[in-house]
Amino acid sequence: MLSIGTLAKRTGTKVETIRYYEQIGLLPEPERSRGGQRRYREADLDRLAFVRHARQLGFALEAIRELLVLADDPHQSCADADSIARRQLKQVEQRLSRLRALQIELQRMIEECRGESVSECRVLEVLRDHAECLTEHG
Amino acid sequence: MLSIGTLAKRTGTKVETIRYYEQIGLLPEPERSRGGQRRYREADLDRLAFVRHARQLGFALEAIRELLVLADDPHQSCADADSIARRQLKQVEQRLSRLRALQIELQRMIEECRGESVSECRVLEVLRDHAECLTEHG
DNA sequence: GGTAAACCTATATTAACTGCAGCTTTTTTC
DNA sequence: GAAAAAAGCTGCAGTTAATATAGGTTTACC
Repeated sequence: MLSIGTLAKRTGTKVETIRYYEQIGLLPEPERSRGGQRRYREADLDRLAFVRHARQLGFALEAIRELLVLADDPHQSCADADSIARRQLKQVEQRLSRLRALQIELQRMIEECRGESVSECRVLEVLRDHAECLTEHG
Repeated sequence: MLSIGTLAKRTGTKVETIRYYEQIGLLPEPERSRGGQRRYREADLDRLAFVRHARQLGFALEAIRELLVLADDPHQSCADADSIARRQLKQVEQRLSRLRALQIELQRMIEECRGESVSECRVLEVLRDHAECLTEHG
């Protein structure tokens, strides 16, 4: 059984954040020691790592909650799972294409810098395009 | 010249958020109409679109501020630009690999769902791995 | 078995927005 | 070209997702 501090260290999360996630119901209430301290198992570590990574990728807690529901019970409703998965996949693919563009531009800048001559920075142009946005928000 | 509402609509941003970005210095103070309303040009649209996309990708406003400094004046200091670009690129690449993993898992779920049988959901496992994290936060 | 590190709850603060109140400007429509 | 509706203004309060702090308890280790 892991203490909250160990869990925190192993996932790169603040102890306070773990308690916060429990409070809002993203993490289940763990067992407690006789003295009342939280005791976690490996599965909690997986769940927390998932939440942290998803957050780093820009998913809102509500979207993460949705994905966790999927993970908790994928049998429940195939139609639901499918629609959630499709929606999330669309988001993921959009993020991927933007990240790739940004990656290429940063690589170009580093390359040019090696030649002592960063002619110009096009990171703006790279993420400027919002053709897809138009379909997203009118 | 664009009104704040037009800018908002064209970038999928709330009007309040645009004013907030101006307040914290991410967007320059725009010109004003005789009556005192904000008037923007196309360049402001690019800048705002960049900020929004970067936010969606999970970059903190401070990281975005850094990228904007790079965009505003890449000549300024090649060493600075290089170190910022390298640091950001590392982040981007980490995000890319996690997003790819999530993409594959969501595709698999949708695929299985089509066969009316989501055997199990492995989104958790997909983002669980935190080998890189260990190097990030001890 | 004592003490330092880690944990507890509860509450306050921060970051990044979001919404509202009360008023002014701009646009539209007759 | 006037009036009414839509959009904008400032200033401030509220929300989300944490993060920090205060004051006290439990656990780990010599």
